Amino acid sequence: MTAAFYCYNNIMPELPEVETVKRGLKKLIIGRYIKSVSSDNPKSFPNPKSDVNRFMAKARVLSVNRRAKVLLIELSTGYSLMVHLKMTGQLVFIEAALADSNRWGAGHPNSSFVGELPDKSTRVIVSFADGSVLYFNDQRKFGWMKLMPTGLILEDPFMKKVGPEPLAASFTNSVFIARLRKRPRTSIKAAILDQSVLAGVGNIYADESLWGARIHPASIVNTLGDKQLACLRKEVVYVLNLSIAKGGSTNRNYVDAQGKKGSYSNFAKVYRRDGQPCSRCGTIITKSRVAGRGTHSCNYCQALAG
DNA sequence: CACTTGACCTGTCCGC
DNA sequence: TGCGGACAGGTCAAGT
Repeated sequence: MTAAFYCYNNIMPELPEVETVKRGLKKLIIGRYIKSVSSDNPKSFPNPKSDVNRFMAKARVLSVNRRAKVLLIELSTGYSLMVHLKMTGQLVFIEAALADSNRWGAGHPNSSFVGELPDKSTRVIVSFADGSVLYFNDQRKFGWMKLMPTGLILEDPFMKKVGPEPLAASFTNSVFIARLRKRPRTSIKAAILDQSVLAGVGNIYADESLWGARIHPASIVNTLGDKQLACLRKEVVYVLNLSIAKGGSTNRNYVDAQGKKGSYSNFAKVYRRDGQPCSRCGTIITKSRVAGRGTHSCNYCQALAG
């Protein structure tokens, strides 16, 4: 056992961050037996205690998967734990050896968490039979986890409507373009943030991929040609893969507990770079509001279409 | 239907 | 120093 614990502290979990959490959890919790679960916030974990007792306590973890930004932790009881981190959700896994002295964080290469758990943001505590613990921390309480029969996951309203996985081979130009063409009069940024158009893109990678494709975020979809949209598809795939390769924008390299500086800032081209020169043309990057979100763009090389 | 806006939360930051 | 307001952003309900 090399790592005693891992903290996946996502500032803004989008597809690459959730994928990173999934890969980490796969190594850490598959095969472990759950002993007990505690939660004091019904919004964070709405299932009644009877569900927990029947379908989670004493269950073994079979697999960890991801669909869109949702984590799917399959249990041996025929139920799965669905987890959505929303904006501030974190999953912190602590090995048994450290679960006694619950102070950790400083100095560990995989850690961005410095402090003690549980803390005031702890919403759910999953204790394993071997003494290890998984904490679900979520400052803003937007995130949730819930137990659901594994066979009924696809009946979940969100799972029913969510669009294709952008990193799947089946996510072709024609699939992407056909879905965008159903949203002709909205901005391209609103369209790619829409989870029913495609899964997993959030505010960061929307801005980044639009910069890559030289498309202004406020461009109306029906003013964009197929060639531009095909280019955007390529850029979406590129930035998502790049981010996954870097471990997401999880703050592996944080030095301060507030953690404003994740490794993502090293490769972002526009996100939170307002006031800085565009790396392509030198024009100062600006911040505006598109689709109700803070939006970063270079208004020279991302010309507004239409 | 297509599309937009506000609500859900808490913590931080900025201007006065 | 305190205080109000803007902001952060994923998703959904309610609105045009």
